[in-house]
Amino acid sequence: MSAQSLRIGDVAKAVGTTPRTIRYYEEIGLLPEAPARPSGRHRLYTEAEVERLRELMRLKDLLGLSLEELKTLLSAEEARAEVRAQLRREDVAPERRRELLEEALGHIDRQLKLVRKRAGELQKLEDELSETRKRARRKIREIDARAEGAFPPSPTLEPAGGSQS
Amino acid sequence: MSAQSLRIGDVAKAVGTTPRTIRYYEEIGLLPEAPARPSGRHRLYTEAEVERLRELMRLKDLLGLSLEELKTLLSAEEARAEVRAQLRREDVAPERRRELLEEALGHIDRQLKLVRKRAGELQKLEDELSETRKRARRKIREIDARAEGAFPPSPTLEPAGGSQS
DNA sequence: TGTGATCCTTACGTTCACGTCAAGTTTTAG
DNA sequence: CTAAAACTTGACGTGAACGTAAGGATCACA
Repeated sequence: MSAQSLRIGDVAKAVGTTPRTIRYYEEIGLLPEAPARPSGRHRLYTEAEVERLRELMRLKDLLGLSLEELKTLLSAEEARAEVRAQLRREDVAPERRRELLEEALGHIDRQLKLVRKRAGELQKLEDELSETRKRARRKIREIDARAEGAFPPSPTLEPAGGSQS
Repeated sequence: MSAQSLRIGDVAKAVGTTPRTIRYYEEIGLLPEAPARPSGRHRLYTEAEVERLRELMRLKDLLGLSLEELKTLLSAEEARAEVRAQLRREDVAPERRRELLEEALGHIDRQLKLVRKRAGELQKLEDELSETRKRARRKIREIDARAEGAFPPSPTLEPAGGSQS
């Protein structure tokens, strides 16, 4: 019972969104509705659910997925949650444990594939930009060289390879 | 005069979008309206403009920018186009050339910064997923080991590090 | 036991990024 | 020269992802 019973406002603040958004995600089936909540009562969340929501929004943002795509990608992930729950119990037959783990592995692999594809595309973009940058810098140096001190080389802009704050 | 006079439909097909989208981008000022087009006449594009549009959509997609953000990011880039045009002419004073190049460098750096930030976030996500994956695989192996041939180890799913088609 | 803060549901409103339709014009192919 | 294909502007429509407001219930705390 580390951090039980967070309310929707707390959760929203924690992940940087609004209660409305969280309700909406529940509404479209992206988040599970806590099953034991008599309509009208407040929603209560655990820290684990906050984590899940964070992860979800991260995937959405970084992979540029629509909520529908996200739902598809994670529909399996519900199972993963159940997997984790079952795995925490010790009384599961190792055969079954193995099955669950393999399934989880499948889901992770699906996500990894998407992430790597994106990362690759971004890498390519970065390479091309770097290349363009190099060419620009080379041309500047050429001009400076040709102008042999006619005007001061005015200390070049800070290189782009600097610290990424 | 390599590939002059592409029509909006050709351009759309070339970059994988629709004429409407291109007109819309022009409408909101993301694409420049060809200045010498008497209203009513067909829009004509060059291969360079196709390239620019491709790049634009790529940035939008990979960086997850809104069209408004994209516009801000590229507002400067219009200048870059002019830079390239001017640089193609030889009769520009080297002093001016230098200025233009430095400006271009600034724009490139701004984009690079964004790209690198994103790439970093994606990298982190990938690392975490890989780590989770490792843990899952380790657990599976543990089970298999403990079960000393009770049931066949059923050849594990293909590793995620495979070819990225 | 109140009471202010937060939450509930319902429902309509909004913004972005286009889609779609209409009526007319321009280009291109024959 | 003509017909079909593609384009033009203008305007309204649409789906996704929420925002916002109303009227009322619930919760944490004194």
